[in-house]
Amino acid sequence: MTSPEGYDKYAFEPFAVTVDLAVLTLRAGTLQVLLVERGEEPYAGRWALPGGFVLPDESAEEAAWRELAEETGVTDASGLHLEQLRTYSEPGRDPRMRVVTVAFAALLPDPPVPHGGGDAAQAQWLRFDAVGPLAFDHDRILADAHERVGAKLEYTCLATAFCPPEFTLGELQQVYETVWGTPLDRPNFRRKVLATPGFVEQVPGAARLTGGRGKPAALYRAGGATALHPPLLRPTTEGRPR
Amino acid sequence: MTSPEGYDKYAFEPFAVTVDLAVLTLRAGTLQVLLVERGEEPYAGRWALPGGFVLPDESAEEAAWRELAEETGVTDASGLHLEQLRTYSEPGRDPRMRVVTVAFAALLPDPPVPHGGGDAAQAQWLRFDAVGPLAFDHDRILADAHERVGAKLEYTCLATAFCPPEFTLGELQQVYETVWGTPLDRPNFRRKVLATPGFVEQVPGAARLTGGRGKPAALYRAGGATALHPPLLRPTTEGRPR
DNA sequence: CGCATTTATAGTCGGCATGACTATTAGTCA
DNA sequence: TGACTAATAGTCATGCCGACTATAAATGCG
Repeated sequence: MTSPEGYDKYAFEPFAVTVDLAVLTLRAGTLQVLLVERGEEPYAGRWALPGGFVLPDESAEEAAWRELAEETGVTDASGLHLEQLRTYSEPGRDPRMRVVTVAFAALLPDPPVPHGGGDAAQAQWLRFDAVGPLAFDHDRILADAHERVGAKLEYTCLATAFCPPEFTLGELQQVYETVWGTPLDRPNFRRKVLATPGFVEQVPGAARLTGGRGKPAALYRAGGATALHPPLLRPTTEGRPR
Repeated sequence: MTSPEGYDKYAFEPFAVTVDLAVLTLRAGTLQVLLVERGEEPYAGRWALPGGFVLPDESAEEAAWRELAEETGVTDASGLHLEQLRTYSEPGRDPRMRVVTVAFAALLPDPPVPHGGGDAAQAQWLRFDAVGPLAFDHDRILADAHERVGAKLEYTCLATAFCPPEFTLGELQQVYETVWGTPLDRPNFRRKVLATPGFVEQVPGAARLTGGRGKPAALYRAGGATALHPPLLRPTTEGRPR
């Protein structure tokens, strides 16, 4: 029996509320996820998404930022992207007790040191496509995060969240190609990005020379825009699912 | 202090977990919301989104379906759309205690009777654009639901969830116009919808005559498709926000 | 009965975004 | 110096989309 108004202290079951983080980055041209190895049952020895309890005086968002800082060691939040994914609440998802988790997806530019403090459970970057079965329902959460990020690349400027402050258009294109798993035509990608006002702005007179072969590329910064109109759709493999 | 693994029974604060529903429908050409009037403090006399506690043995989704049935009186879930919006967890959002709510957006075709059982707190349909300040953070939840639905109309076939099993293209267009608050060009809308395979399929030899003036319109059913490619974008009021 | 009104449906036309492709430039490496 | 590599420039045809005109099929009023 639920009472729509006027809470009775004994009318509800208390739940544990946690946050779980799907932290993604691009390393060496591959999509990678930050994972921790579980030391105890259940799922001992399995990889799991980093996460933890929401404390009494913080929101889920605050808990997520805190956990993100703890696990990655990043100190300043600037340039990071963190967004709520959805909440997972199936009664049996944790065999020990009733745990409701608010999942987040986070995007980091490059590897910001594989780990943070002197914690026992080391967080590690693993290749996204090589993660075995994860603990709990974390496979599902991770898949949802990947799907969400891929979709948001289409109609937002989110891709720059994977890039360092200054980047080349080739690097930006790699973000799309790596997340979507599809090669893109370089001139067309370039044309589209530059034609979208506020997506990127060129750094005057700078070029990346970093040991690369070929013509040095111009450097760009993220512009002020957040949305892409019209969107940059994935190559249509016919009527796409979802 | 949070322990990433091995839960300590006293390491976390228990939360109350609820669901809140933003139930939308189209009545008389306007967007309407299902609301309940609060009888007790806090926010006594104010309108609030229907909702309730998540029970010990159910997921948030199951709780949302249960509440939806309780408040609207609908018996069969077919044709209804219910999707998780996001979770609201700010510590102060309920002055009485720590309540984390998982918000859902639901879409109904037409009015399925304003109410259900013989409950005291009657749920009522109110015009979306005429809702005053709601209780708690429900204004924010409702705004988020509206934004989400508007966005999903662009790239999914969600609009049919507002329509009865058989509908005319004019009615479908009204869904878009009402949710977006923008008039659309009728021939162009028609062309786009019919050109999208699986969006709608014509009911053979049926036409709606219902007291209307003008040429009777052909009837359509929702097709099998769920996604729209390419999307049906809102009229671009210049670089649109979010 | 006829004509204005209303709504659905059909079709046209130009612009622009996009996919596919070619060409040129500017570097590195052997 | 010359292959190789990658960035950038430009071309061209297709197709989608916004704006618009035209026709068809019903109602209702005089």
